[in-house]
Amino acid sequence: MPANHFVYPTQQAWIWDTTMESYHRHQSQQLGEGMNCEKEPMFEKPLTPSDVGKLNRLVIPKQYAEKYFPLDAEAGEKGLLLSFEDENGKIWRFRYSYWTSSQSYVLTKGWSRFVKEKQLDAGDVVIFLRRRGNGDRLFVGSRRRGSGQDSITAGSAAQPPAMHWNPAFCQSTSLASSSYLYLNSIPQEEQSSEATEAGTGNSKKLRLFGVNLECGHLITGSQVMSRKASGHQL
Amino acid sequence: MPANHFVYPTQQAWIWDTTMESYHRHQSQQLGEGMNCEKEPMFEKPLTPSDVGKLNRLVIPKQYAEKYFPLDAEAGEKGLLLSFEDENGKIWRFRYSYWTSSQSYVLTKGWSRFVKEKQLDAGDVVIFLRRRGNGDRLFVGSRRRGSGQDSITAGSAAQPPAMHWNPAFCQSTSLASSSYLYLNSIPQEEQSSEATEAGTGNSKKLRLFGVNLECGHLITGSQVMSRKASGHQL
DNA sequence: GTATCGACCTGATTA
DNA sequence: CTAATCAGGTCGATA
Repeated sequence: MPANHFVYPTQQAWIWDTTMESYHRHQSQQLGEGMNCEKEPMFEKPLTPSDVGKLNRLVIPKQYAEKYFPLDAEAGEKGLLLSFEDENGKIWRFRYSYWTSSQSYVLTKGWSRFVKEKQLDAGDVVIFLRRRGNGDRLFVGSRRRGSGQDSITAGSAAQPPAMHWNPAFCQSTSLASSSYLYLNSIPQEEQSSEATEAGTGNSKKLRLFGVNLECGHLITGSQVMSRKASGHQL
Repeated sequence: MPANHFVYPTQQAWIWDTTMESYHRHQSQQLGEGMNCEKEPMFEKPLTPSDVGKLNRLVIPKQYAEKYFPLDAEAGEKGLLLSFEDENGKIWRFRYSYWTSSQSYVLTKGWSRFVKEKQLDAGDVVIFLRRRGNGDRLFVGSRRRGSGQDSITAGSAAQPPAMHWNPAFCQSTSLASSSYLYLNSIPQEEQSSEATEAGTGNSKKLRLFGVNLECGHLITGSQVMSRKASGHQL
């Protein structure tokens, strides 16, 4: 990977390339390490046509999924609701789950809205970051293909709303007062009202970002019922 | 339909045309009715391009589906796993279900592998048979288009692995000791192992080939729950 | 009717 | 070679 050296415009509205490399460099240079702004890049993914298409899902490469968003076996059934902040402090809630049939981790619900609002296209790159601290927070951003170290430099111009990171985002702790990491169980909207005691003792433990969490009732009783020993282990 | 008279080669390796007519004739002539070899043809279908294409499914004409593979309303949601033996005793498991959107009965999972292995093309004919007895068994075969009573005589030759039935298949009771009819619920591969008591009362009844069967846990509780009144009735 | 979502599936590619 | 991955699909339910 070639280091990509950007000259940042000396304006208030900074435009970042959001490569992990430049991110780190920028963070160190402009803000220092001690400013309560340690968003750690977790991973990036160049979006495939399917990721931005009608399938309304983002496949998260397994290596990253299992490293950063581990689902324990129990939570795996219905997934989790993960909340991410974007560069404006807006919260994006994505359902995150594992598809056993394809052995893949996906963001489903909410993802298509993100693609639409950010006007993401195939080849653009999403980046996921976290800030460790009292209650971890998750962040999501994107950059246009061709920006940063991408291979394709894309002759097409004029794609306004792609992701721009600016330093203010890095201090959004105050900005987004209600934007703390939300890590919830999937709301049980489509689940049985009889679910109440079918899955007794069904509250789940999840370790995410080094934090142990309780997730209530992620699995319906009957789904729990019929799992085979062949289920994947995380 | 013109009766198609075949002269069988007087060799050990019989080549059958698998038309129902010749099947019956052959069975009676060569083996008699009492040889524990009463495979009854149920139906045939000339394969459409879609049946052998990327859709990975076989549409079963409704009249045959409802006659031979009735799905009760409950089983309709997830379908069934039907197992068929081919002429070699190999078991082919196909998911069988009803698609409300197209109002059609289909074999889905497993079908594409069958098409591939048998190298079936559009115009080739699949034939489904059953043997009644202690535990019904299902059989599947195929023949090339142009063989038997087919309309298209197909100028193209040289398609080796198409289906050939030979009399040995008819006595495969011993041959395929492990090849009894498997009539299972869809394996719940992706589901939980803690299955034990959560989904009580979830076993399903299915009448198939005049045999009433219990199919455990075809439907998860939440699926049952969300079934709409619009489900098809059989 | 349309869009989204959840679950399931498969083939091509690759480790 | 086999096994794992994942891009690109399906249907059906829901909103």
